[in-house]
Amino acid sequence: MSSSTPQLLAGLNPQQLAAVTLPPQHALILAGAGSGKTRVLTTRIAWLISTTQVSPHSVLAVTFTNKAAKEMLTRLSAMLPINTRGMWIGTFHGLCNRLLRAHHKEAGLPQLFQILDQADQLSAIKRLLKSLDVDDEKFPPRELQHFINAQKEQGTRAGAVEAWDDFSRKRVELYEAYERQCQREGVVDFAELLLRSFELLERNEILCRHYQQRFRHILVDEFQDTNKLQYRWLKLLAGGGACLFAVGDDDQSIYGFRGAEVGNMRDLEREFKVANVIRLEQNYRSHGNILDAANAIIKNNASRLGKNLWTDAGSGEPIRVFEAINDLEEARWLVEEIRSLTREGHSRSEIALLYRSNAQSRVLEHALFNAGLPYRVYGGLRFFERQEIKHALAYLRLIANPDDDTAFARVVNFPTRGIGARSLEQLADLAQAQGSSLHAAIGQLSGKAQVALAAFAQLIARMKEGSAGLPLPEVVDHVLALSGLIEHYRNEKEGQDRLANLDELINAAASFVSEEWQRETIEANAAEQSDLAAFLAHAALEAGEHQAGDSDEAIQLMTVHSAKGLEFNVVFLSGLEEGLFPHENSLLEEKGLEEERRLMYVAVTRARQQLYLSFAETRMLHGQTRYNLVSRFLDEIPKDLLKWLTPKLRNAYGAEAQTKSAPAQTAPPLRQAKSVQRESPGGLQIGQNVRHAKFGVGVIINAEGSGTDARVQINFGHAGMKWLALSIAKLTPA
DNA sequence: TGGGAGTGCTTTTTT
DNA sequence: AGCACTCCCA
Repeated sequence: MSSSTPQLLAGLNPQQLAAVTLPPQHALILAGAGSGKTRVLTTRIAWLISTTQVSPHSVLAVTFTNKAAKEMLTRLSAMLPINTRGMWIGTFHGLCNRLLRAHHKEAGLPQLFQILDQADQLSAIKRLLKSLDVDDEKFPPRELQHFINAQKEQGTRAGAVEAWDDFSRKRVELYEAYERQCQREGVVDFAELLLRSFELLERNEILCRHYQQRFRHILVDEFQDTNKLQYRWLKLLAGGGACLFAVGDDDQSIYGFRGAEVGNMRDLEREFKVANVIRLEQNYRSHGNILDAANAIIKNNASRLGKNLWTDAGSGEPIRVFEAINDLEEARWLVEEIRSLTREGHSRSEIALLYRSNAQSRVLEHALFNAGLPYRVYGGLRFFERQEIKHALAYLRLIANPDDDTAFARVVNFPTRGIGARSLEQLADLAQAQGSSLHAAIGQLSGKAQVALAAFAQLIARMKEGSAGLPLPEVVDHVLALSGLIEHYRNEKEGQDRLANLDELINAAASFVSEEWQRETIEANAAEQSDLAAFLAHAALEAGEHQAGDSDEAIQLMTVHSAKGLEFNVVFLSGLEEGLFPHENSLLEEKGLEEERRLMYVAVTRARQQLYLSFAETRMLHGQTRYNLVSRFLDEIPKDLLKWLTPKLRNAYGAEAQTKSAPAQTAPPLRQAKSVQRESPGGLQIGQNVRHAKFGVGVIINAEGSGTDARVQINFGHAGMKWLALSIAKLTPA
């Protein structure tokens, strides 16, 4: 045992210590929110290397996000005086990319294969449908994309999909055609990175054995987020006797909608014969009240592995609850509350404003902006997803591989160079007929189209020649200049930001080259490929920050999903309303409500010291006023943990009848939907709470007809949305 | 080619 | 409401 070991293990609690120092065997660590999960994972690696003669070379650590991978690497190099170079630490996609680059021949890929991000994939699918003359009403590109990805994530190739009717047969045909198109163009989508490297190992016994023997320890972060294919990938790699060390929290599985299988945790336990699951239940993050609330909420889920967080911190402040008349009032209140918090000395960046869906951010932003409070929104367009950056990257991709039709189609006429839709159609037909790329078909064109397109081909050739031997940033610079993008945006009215971003791309290339140490580990084998190819892969695999360079002292706005893994001193959770959170769409799905509840659990456990919950009776959504009941999740929190800032339960969920308190402020007049009476027949009002013998309490949200035809639509929360005829249903004001 | 009008969709999202 | 997308005309 090395002398640094005691230091390494200092301060770990007994469960953490047990996890870190587990003898070589498969392990499942059930790590609750704020229980020191990342610390355990990194310390485990450090401990393995420093005490058991495990070489860094034989460690494989997988995460889901680049951020997590970097974090792990940073902590590790602080703990160990070793070179992290030879280690395989990265995201599933990053590592698969690395694997495929190293063995591109065996995987049947060109050395410089390009990676399609979500948007690229969609446009490739659109192009495919067009070339095959498929009605995109019958096969919406987005649905097809989802179908293809879902199949790949199950590890299912087109040939293996079962199809019984014409529609599904056609869909499978398109999946197959898509695979062929990608193969011809030398491009690979995200799911393909996984599937292709899985197949590579599965089919190539020598290679498989090589990696199985190399990696003696495989560690997985956020295991509850793995999908079927990732599980099989891990199982294959661990098949040679490696130890699988998986860390996860079933209660924080919130990505079921994109293929994550919480069931993988149980499967792991069973298939890998995990002797005893270690639970990390001591929470170092939140005060007691917050934790109690989180535990109370998650207890309502039936399918759990079971876990109860505790803390030895005090119970802290109560959870404050605010009921607003509408979303505007909610936002106004938030601003005021944030103001007084900052006056008390809270740092703005330690205050987070969370919401279920992005559409909710607008009102909040508006209020913050008007109040002059700096804020930062996560989500939305990332750096490498911006139009101008994607254009620039497309040129770079064409240098690396002129057969990349996605890139070709993107910039062949941007900036415009007189290549119209007609010419491109001709070209596409030719390419389709001879099964070649667009670029390769240019030679066979004739007439006017030929001239313009040949000039474009020449431009690409010139870019390639001109950048030969140059360092990467200069390559980017050179290509930008020749492409005409700079000029184009200079002439555009609103082009200033875009120009700045293009400049930033050169900087990004420069820092990419200089950050070699990370690249070696996280991205790919830099020695085996050009800087350009590595940079392009980097751009696809890591879309970059959402916003560059904003002030750090800003309120943090984000969806609950993107808050996972983060923590803040103060958390505001807004829009706690039935239909919004839990989201109405989730109620249609089996297990949907449980996932929503886990989402709620994640939201609550982000807070260290203070948690605020708010909801509004009325909210503008999609241009219409909606009347909502308070979220059932609020009801699941023990009353004694809550402190109401407004008269309690004006708008009760399944409520005991309340004295209807006069609105604190004058409510804006209820906006009426087109052709719907404000005053519904029978003296009931839209927005009014009513009670029904069977469905309980609900809010009238719509009305139509008159006399015996009169009907009202009521949101009953639990019991759902109902249209009831007034002549039949007995409704009493609640 | 580019802009203006008309249409339709709208949960969550990393890679 | 707001945004992305398509279509059609100057």
